[in-house]
Amino acid sequence: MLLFWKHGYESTSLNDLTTTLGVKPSSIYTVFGDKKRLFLEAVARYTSGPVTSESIIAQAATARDAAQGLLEASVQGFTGEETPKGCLLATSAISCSAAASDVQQVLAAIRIGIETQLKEKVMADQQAGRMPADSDADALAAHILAVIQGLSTLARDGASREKLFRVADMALRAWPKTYQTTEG
Amino acid sequence: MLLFWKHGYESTSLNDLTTTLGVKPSSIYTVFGDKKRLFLEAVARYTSGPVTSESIIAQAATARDAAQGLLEASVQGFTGEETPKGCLLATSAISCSAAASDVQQVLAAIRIGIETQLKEKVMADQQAGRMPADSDADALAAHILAVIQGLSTLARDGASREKLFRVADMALRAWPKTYQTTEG
DNA sequence: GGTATTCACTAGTGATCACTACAAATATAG
DNA sequence: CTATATTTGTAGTGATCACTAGTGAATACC
Repeated sequence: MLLFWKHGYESTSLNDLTTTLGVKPSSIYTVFGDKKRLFLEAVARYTSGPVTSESIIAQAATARDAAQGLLEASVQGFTGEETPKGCLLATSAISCSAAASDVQQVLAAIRIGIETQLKEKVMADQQAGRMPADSDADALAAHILAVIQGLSTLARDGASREKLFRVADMALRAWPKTYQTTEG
Repeated sequence: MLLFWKHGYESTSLNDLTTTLGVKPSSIYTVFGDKKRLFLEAVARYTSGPVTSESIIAQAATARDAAQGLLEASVQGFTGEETPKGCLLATSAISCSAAASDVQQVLAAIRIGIETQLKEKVMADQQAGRMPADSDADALAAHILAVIQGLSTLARDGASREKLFRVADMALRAWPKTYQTTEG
């Protein structure tokens, strides 16, 4: 997973994987079938940690809290000391050959799924009167996702964790006023 | 350039280039030397259009106008009908093998250069009294650049130009109040 | 203990990678 | 028109790509 995270799907060769894992190619193929399934397994492990995007959004009291939680978790995850900089979902299959377009689409679907969940959280807040009804839920969610993708690149380019936190804080300033209601 | 834009640096093979250009490998190597220099030439052409990031920032009256100009030009450029979706600088060398780390650093330097120019534009506005002196110039510039990187991914994932414009508008809401002064 | 199954390794598959020696073709110079 | 220089196509370089057939050892089962 760390190799795919660092170098991406296509630029991680079987030779890299076998030497790092200390196994021979045949072992990988008897267990995973092919490189694509191994990568998807790595993606599954990446997206299934103790805290996931889904859990952050689900457990947040408001859409704003969800956005803030996603941003802060991203900053933490993208600037870990023992992991590659940036986001595996944002970097590992952005530009690849036509042969890997299906892998590309899998990651795109994950990204769009998170964006949709956040958008629905915003719409729920709007219907509950916690957010202005005229705010653009679609753009709000997409902006947060865009910033997260951008944070990944900033982290790759060497930005510090502290700087990324300030960028995340800046992004949240675009968020409309949120009203707390006593009942959902 | 379009091939590198679409598939990235490493995933664009010499065979792709020769068949598309209608020339033989030897021609490319006598003119450009190697694949890396050809790619850097493509990057140079990409960044040297009629309107560049530098010209947008330089010609903007305020830092806010510069940020808005960069965002809108990005949306236009990332969703062209006759060009690949997204940004060549943001996509073509995000994840690559260790052999291409120097190419990666060249693009990172370009991104950081734009960010620095925008940051200096903000600081100039602050010194001229057009922006609050306590606003975080570093985070403001980095946020805009992050959104631009994110717009590239959103465009790749199929978002419409109209949606990206709304995201860009959303990002600008994080910008502090700007005061117009009669003299710089 | 004998048999069957799984296991990982050795060794190599054809395909493709970036790249190049060499010769034919073309353009330029005198 | 001849001679030189430049460019282009032909054909192929070793290296690496993802991937696999077949062997030998270890384990599981009865």
